[in-house]
Amino acid sequence: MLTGIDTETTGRDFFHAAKPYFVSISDSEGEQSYWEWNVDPLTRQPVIPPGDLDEIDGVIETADELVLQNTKFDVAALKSVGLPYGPWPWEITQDTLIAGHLLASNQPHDLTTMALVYIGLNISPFEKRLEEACTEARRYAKSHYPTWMVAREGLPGFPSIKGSKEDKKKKDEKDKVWKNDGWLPRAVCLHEDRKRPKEDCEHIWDGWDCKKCQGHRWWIVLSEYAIPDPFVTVKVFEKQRELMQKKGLYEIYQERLRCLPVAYEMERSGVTISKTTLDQLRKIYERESEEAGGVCVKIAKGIGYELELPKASNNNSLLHFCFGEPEIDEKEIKCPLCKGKKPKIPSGDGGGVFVCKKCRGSGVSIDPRKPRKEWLQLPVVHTTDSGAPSLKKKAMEIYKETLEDGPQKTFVRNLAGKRKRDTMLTYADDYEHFWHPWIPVGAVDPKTGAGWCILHPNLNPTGTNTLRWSSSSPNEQNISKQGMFCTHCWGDGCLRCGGEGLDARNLRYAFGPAPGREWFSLDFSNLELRIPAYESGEEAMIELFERPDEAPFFGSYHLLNASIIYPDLFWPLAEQEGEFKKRYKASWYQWCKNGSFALIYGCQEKKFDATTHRKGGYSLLKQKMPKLFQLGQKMIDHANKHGYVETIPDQAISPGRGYPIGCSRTSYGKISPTIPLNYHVQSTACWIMMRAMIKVHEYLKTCGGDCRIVLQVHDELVLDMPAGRGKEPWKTNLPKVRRVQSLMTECGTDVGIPLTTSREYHAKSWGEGLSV
DNA sequence: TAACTGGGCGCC
DNA sequence: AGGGCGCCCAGTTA
Repeated sequence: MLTGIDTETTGRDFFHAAKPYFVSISDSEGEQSYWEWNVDPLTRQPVIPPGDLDEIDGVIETADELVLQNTKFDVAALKSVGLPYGPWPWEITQDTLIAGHLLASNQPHDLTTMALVYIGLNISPFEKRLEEACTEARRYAKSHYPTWMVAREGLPGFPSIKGSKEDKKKKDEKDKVWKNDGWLPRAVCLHEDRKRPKEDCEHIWDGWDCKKCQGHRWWIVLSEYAIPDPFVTVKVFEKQRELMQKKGLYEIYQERLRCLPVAYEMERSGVTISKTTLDQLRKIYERESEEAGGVCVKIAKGIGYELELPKASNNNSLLHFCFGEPEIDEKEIKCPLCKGKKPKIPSGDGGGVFVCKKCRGSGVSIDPRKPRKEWLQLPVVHTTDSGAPSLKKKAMEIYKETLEDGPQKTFVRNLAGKRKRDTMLTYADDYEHFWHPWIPVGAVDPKTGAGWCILHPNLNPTGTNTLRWSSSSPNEQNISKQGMFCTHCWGDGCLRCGGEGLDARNLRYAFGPAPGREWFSLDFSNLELRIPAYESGEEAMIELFERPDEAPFFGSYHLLNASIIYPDLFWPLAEQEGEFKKRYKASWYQWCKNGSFALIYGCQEKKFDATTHRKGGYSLLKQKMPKLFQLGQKMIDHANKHGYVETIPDQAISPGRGYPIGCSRTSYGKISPTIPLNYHVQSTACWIMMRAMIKVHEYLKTCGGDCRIVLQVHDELVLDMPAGRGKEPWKTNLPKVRRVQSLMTECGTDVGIPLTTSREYHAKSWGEGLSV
C-alpha cells in the first residue's frame, strides 16, 4: 500500500527558524488523516502536542511504501521537529518530482501541474482560495497586529523569503511571500475567537462566512487546500509508475531516486566558510571598489558630468556618460510599423532598429535618437539583446585592449575593477545572509569554532532542463575563482600588490575546511569533451586523451583546435613545446580557447568564426572532425523526430535506454540546432556524476571519522574529512581519496567513456589547492 | 507598492 | 540559432 505524505511549513529555512505546522497523510484508497498545529504569531513556531509526533512517527515507521512530492523538502521539514525518530526510510520512498522530471524533463514539476497532466485533476482552485485568504490575512495582520511575524523579506530566521518575484517558467510558487503564511488565516481566527465552521455542516459560503453554520472559512482554508495533497500525490505517482514501466524507464527512476538521500545529507552537512577570511576580503573589495569608483567619478567630473555610479551593473547616468544621452525622450518614440505608442524596444543586431517587440525582424531601420556626443564617447563594441550599446564585461575587455592610454581607458579599467569587486561583495552579502556560526561536533570549548560559519546550500537534482543539479540559498555552484587586477597599478606592478599585478584573492579563499578538518577536491578531467569524442569515435580527440603527454598537443584540446583552425600559425611553432601558447597567450590562443568552449556549449558557425577571429575555422574543424559533427547531426535528427535526446545508456542500470531529455521548441516551432548535442553531452556528464555521488556517498559512510561530500560543481566533488597528521598530512586520507577517485572513474565505464579525475588537497582554503 | 523586464555576471 | 543555472540591480508599468 502506498502512503502519501505532505507537510505545510512556515518557510523553507529549516536550518534557521522554519517549521512544519501541518502534516497530512493518505493511502491509495483515500483514507486520510492530518495533524494541524497552531503557529504562535509572535514567534512563528508551531505548538505541537507530543502525542502527534508519536502518531506521525508510527505512520512513517509502519508504511509499506511512501510517496512524496519533493521528498527532500518534507524530510527536512519533519526533521526540524524531530521526525521520524529514526532515520528516514529512503529505501521505501517514492518521489513524484523525480518521476516527473524523468517523464518530462523540460515541463513544470509542481504538483498542481502534474495532477492536471497525469490524472486530469485541477487542484488550483484550492490554492487560489488559500492565496486570497493569505493575502487578505496578511494585510489584516499587518495593520491590526504589528508585532506578529508576518512573512516579509528580512524576517529574522527566514532568509529565503525574498521580496517577491515570479518567474513564470520556474518553480516560482515557492518564492511567493504569501506561501509562507498559510497558517495565518487560522491564527487570526484563533486570536479573535471567530466562529468555527461546523464539521458536519454542508457549507454554503458567502465570502468567508458560511450561511448555514456561520463559521469562518479562514479556520479551514489551509486544511481544505492541504488535506487532498497526499492523495493526489499517490494518484499521480501510480500513473507515473505505470508510464515509467511502459516506457522502460523504471530502472533509471530507481537509480535516480538514490541521489535524494545524497543531496539531503549534503545539505545537512553544509559547507564551512571562514568569517575571518570573508571579513578580510570584504574590506579589500570595499576599499578598492570605492577607490576605483572615485576615479570614474573624477574623470566624469573633469569632462563636466556629474556621474552617479550604479550600485552594480548599469544605470542611465553611467550609460549616458559613456555613450551619450538620447535627445528624444524614448517615451515619445513610436513604433514605425504598428504605430504603437510603446515601441521603446530597439531590436537586435546593434543596428538600432527601433520597432516594438511584436514587429521585430521586419528590417526597418530607424533610430530616432540623436545621441549627444560629448562626455566619454566610447565606441560601441557590444550591444544588448535589444540593440543598445552595452558596457558588459566583454565590451570592457575590448576597450582595455584597443583604447589608447587616456581618460577613456582609465575609466573603463576602473569601472571594470569596481564592478568585479561589487559583484564579489554581493556574493559575500549572500553568504552572510544565510550562514550560521559553526560549532564543531562535540565541542567542549565553545571558542573552538570561532571565526568559522556554515552554510547549507539547497541542492535541487531536478532544477534544470538537463540532468544538471541547481543550487540556491546560496548557490554553491557559482563561487568566484577568478583573480583580479590590482586597482592601483592595473597589472603593471606596484608596491601595493608587490609587483604581482594580479590579486588572486577571490571568494573561494573564504571557503574551506574548518579547524580539525581538511578538503579534497576531485574533478573529472575534460568530462564534457570526452563524452562526444569517445561516443563518436573521433580519432584526433581520442588520441589527445589517450596520450596526454605527447607532442604537439600535450593533451590540450585548445591546441588541437588551434592546429586545425590556425594551421598557418600553429605548425611553424609546433616543434617548440609551449611556444604557440606562450606567444599568442592573449590573442590566438585565448580566442581559440574561447571558441572551443563556445563550441562545447553549442555555438554555430558564425559565432565560432567570430570568437576565434578566423573565418572558415568552423568549416575546417568540420572537415577534420567529421565524426564529432555527425554525432551532433544524429542528435538533431533524433530531437526533431522525438522531441527529446537521450543520455548514453548505462550498462549497469538500463542498457536499453538513456535518460530522455526534452528539447523545447522556439516560438517558431523549431528546436534550436545547438540544443540536442549539448543536452545529450551535458546530461550524460551529469548522469555520470550522479552515479558517482551515490557510490561515493555510500563508500564514505563506511569510512568512519565523518567523511562527507560537501560540494558538487557539476564535474567536481569536494570532500570534507578529518585533518591528517604529520609532515605530509594529506597522506593520511589519500587511500580513501584514491578509492573515491576510482569509484568516480568506474561510472564512465558503464556508459563507455574512459575517464580520469584530478585531485587536489586543500589544507586551509578552497582557493589554494595542492596536487597530491 | 508590487510585479515585471532587461542587463549583467559568477560557475561549469 | 551561445547550452545550463541563481541572483542582483535599475527602471518601468500595473
